Amino acid sequence: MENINDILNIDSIAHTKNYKKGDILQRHGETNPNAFFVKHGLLKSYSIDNKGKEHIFMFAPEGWVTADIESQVFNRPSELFIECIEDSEVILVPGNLLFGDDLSVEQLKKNKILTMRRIAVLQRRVIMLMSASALERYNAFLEAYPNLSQRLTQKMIASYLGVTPQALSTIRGKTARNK
Amino acid sequence: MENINDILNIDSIAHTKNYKKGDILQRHGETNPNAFFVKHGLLKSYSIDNKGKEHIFMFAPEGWVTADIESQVFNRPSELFIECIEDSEVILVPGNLLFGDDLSVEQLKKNKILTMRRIAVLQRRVIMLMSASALERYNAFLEAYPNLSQRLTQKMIASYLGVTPQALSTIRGKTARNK
DNA sequence: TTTATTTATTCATCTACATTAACAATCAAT
DNA sequence: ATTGATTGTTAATGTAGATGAATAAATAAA
Repeated sequence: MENINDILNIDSIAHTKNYKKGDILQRHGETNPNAFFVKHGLLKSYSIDNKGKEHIFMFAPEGWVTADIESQVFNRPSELFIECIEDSEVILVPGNLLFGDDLSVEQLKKNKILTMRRIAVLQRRVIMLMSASALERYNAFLEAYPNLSQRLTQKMIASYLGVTPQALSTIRGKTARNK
Repeated sequence: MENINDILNIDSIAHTKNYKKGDILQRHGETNPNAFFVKHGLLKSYSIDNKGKEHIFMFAPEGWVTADIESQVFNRPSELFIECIEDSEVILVPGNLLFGDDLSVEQLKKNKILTMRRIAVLQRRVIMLMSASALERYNAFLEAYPNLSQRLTQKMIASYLGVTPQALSTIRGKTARNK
C-alpha cells in the first residue's frame, strides 16, 4: 500500500485518534461526517436487525477504510455501527474528501481505486451469500482473509458469514475430524 | 437522470447496439472491455453456481449501467453473465472510460456518482441477505423497484431474492390470502 | 392451430441451519 | 485468586426454505 498521506491527501497526524477495544466510533442513526482509515488495529461495521441480532457487514484491519457510504453520500442517518475490535489508531477522514463534489483529479483517482475494490468485494459477497453453503462461505472467508481469523472470535466470524456461532462451531468440528 | 452523452462523455449513437431478448452480451470466463448502459429495455447479470443454478446479481433497466466491475478493474475473466430480458438498446461503454487511469475530472466525478450509488445498493443487499427472511426481502424488492416486477417472471425475482420459485410462489399465495 | 417449452402453483418430503439449553473453557474485573 | 461475564462446544428439537414431482397455465415455435 502506498503512503497514507498520499492516498488520502490529508495531514494524517492531525486527524489521528486512538480508541480502545469496544469503543464505538459511529452509531446507527447518527450522521457522522467522517470515514475511518485504520492505521493500526481492527474495526468492525455491523447492523442490528429488528430482533436485536448483530450482523457484521465488514471488518477493517490496518490499511482499510470503512464508513457507511450510503449514509455519507446521500446524507442519511447511518444504518451501521462502527466499533473497535482491538485498540486502534484511526485517521478520521472528512467524508467530503472521499465523497464531496469538489475533489481534485488526484483525489478522485485515488478514491476510484478504493471504491472499485470495495465494489468487487461486495459483489463477491452477494454472490457467495446467494449461492454458497455455510461451510463454503467459511472456507472462502479463510482464504480471502487468512491472517484475520486469528484476531476474531468465532462469534464474529459467524456473524460475518451469516450463521449462528453454534452452526460455525459444528462446521469447524466436522472439518477438524475429517482430516 | 441527466443527459446520457453528458454522463458517459461519449458519442452514444456510435456505440449503440440493438439486442434481442435472450441475447447474451457477456459470458462467464470472457474478458469484455465494455460496460453496458441501457438506453431502452432490460438486462440481467447473473452467476451460475457449481450445481448449475442461476443467481441473478442485478437487473439493469433503462438508465442503468451494468458490468462485471471486478473483472474490468482487475482485468480478470468475468464471473458474470449479462443477458437481455427484453429487446434492448444498449450503449457499449469502453471500460477504460469508466475504470481507466487517464480520466478527466468531469468523467471521474460522474463515475463517482454511479459507483457510489452502486455501493449503496450492494450494501443494502448484503444486509438484507444476512438479516431478512424471504418475505421481507420480497417486500423490500417490490418497494425498491416498484415498476420492475411487472416486467419480470417470478422465477427471475426468486433468483434475485435468493429463493426457489416454489418458495416465492408460496409466499405470494400467503400474502394474497392475508388481506 | 397445434405442439412443444417454459412458467406457475400446490403438495409431500427432506435438510441445512436456527433455537434452546446445559456445560466447559476463556476472559475480564474487582 | 475469586467472581462474574462472555465465549465455545455439544446435543435435542424446531422451522424456513430446498427438493422433487405432478398439474395447470402461459409462451413460443412449428
